Amino acid sequence: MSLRAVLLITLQREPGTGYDILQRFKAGLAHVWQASHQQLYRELDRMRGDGLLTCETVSQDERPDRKIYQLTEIGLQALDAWLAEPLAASPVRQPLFAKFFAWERWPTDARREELTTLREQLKQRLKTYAAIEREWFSDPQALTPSQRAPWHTLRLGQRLTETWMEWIDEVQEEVE
Amino acid sequence: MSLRAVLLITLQREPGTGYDILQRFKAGLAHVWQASHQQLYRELDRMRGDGLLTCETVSQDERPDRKIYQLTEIGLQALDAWLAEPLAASPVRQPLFAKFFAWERWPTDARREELTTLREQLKQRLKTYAAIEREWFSDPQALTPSQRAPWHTLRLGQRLTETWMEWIDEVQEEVE
DNA sequence: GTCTGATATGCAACTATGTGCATATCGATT
DNA sequence: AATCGATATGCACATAGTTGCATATCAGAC
Repeated sequence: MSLRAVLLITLQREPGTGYDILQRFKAGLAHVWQASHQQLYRELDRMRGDGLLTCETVSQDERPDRKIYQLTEIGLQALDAWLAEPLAASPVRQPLFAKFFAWERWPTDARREELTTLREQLKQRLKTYAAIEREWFSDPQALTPSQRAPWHTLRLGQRLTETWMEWIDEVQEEVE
Repeated sequence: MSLRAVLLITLQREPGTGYDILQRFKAGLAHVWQASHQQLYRELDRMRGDGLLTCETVSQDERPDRKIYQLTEIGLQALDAWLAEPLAASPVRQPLFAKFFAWERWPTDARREELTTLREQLKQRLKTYAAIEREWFSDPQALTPSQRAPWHTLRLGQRLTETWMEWIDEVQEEVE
């Protein structure tokens, strides 16, 4: 259900194609949601079938057609209903933690490799977040409340990522 | 796949029934993994079918039978293979963040309710984690390396939860 | 000239997880 | 006497997400 809600929100802010939304998932929404193109196109088509979206096909010379989606009145109502309803608590699932419970069977090389790789991924994630900050929130004090709200989410994304990285450093230092 | 791995790890540490594992998910593994009893029993049966586990049925007077699972040699090999293989990067999915991108359509009451409820859930989670700490890790300095490894995961679970709570406080204070 | 990556969309099969319902007993509460 | 929570297990159906494959063009690198 949450993918639907994310699509309603981003299309309400600005109509666009599946491909456009994929770009948003890689850029401005990188700290919010990610989905494969297969899942995305399928979901957009279903939402159109359910009357939440309308679709306008735009032909391009020498390129595939673009299918631009936007919200219908029903889509807007569905969005408002989702906003009014509290989210279900998300279950904790940390597969990496499980490996720490099998410490003696976890080869040292594999462990070092795993933690180092994860740390690099987190560092890359922070770079992506920094790019979002530069592009959208370069002057936080100047933002309106509704612009400042997404900025807060980016800040939390950064802090959670930093918390992970600091922890990896501590663990690595202790066991090396 | 990760549920399987978690089951291999916990059953390798100590054989037990599906119900036992459910209790572990609520207690000592609360910061690692959660699953419904339906999913759990089904997965245990499949793992037995795949030769990863053996099952010994123990009859009890006036109670349902207990089916005690433990790892086979194949199960142990599967665990070692999983430990050696790095985890795939997990996609970012934060449905709550999405609501912040629809700030103006998100009713104030619903927002306050949602953040307050989430904060209470996180506080409850910290209590659960504190109980784990008391039960298993009351003296971190006295732990062996393989006991200390799970302790590290609990510390990260705590810090991530605290980071979330601090953020909620900041957001609530700014918008109230 | 061929390969790679960007643009643009999708189907089909599979796996993982969630939801609703079902069964049976015990002890404690109302 | 009836209901509730703990003990103990499961089936069936539905939804969410992953993986493999497919199509078509253009620009730029090698």
